Amino acid sequence: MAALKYSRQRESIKRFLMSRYDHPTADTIYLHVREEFPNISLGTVYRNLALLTELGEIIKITTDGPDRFDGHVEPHSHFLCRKCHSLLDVHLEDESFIDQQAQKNFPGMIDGHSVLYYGICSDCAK
Amino acid sequence: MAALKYSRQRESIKRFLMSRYDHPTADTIYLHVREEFPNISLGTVYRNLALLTELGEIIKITTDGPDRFDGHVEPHSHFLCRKCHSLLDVHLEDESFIDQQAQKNFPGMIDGHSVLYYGICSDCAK
DNA sequence: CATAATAATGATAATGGTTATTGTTTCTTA
DNA sequence: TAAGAAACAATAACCATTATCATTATTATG
Repeated sequence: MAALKYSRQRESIKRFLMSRYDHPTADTIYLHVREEFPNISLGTVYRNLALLTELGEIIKITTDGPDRFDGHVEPHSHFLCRKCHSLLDVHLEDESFIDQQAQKNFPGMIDGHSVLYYGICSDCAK
Repeated sequence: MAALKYSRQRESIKRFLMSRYDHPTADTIYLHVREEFPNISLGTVYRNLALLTELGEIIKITTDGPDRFDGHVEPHSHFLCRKCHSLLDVHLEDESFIDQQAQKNFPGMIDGHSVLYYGICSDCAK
């Protein structure tokens, strides 16, 4: 049943995401990986992004507009600049604290969260 | 320039959202409002949802799948059940605390956030 | 090593949610 | 009550994403 096979394209996508901290879209990833694999198709990029997300090797960030991807899976949050729309990392001292606080007033079982902060990034604030 | 004009359709959309706590999609809203306005078009629903969101009278919640809408704008968070995909309200004791914590380690200016919790709702846990 | 089995690919069509366009209708105000 | 403008219904267009399918690459096996 669906034994995973190695693919150079997938490897390349993963490597690219690990090298980046700007949370590129599928299209940006496509344009980059195409330098190494000129014939790669956008469908292959999407397919592998979905697969890697399912495997927990990358994170998919859903916002307004196209999804963005993060090759760094340690728990952290994100910030979206209202001006330049860049998506930046935010590191909280204790990510699990958020879940604990919410759990106090919520009857279901909370096992995770995703936070998106909004504001003006330091570059745009200048 | 763009003086806002009253519309019964918009009124009805707003009224419906205020009466609900289940964060319906544009399509669900469309199906409901159609009972009152059988000729309303889906485009009108989208147009008014965008307008109301811009005015701050409702909140747009972007997740995987179609956007969902909330007629209650007091600060609160949301919970998405991994099983039944219902979207529920979560009320934190202090919503602004999250911003303050993040601001400690972030150089830009944070002026808001949206949190989406994940887990199993109390109904599905049974 | 050769070959069979099957997962992954590239090319492309299809989908689904959302936005834009256009001609008509409904509000507003003067 | 008539002119001007915003909102409408109908529908086409758009864009991100997913599905299809014939071919190629990777892995398992004899």
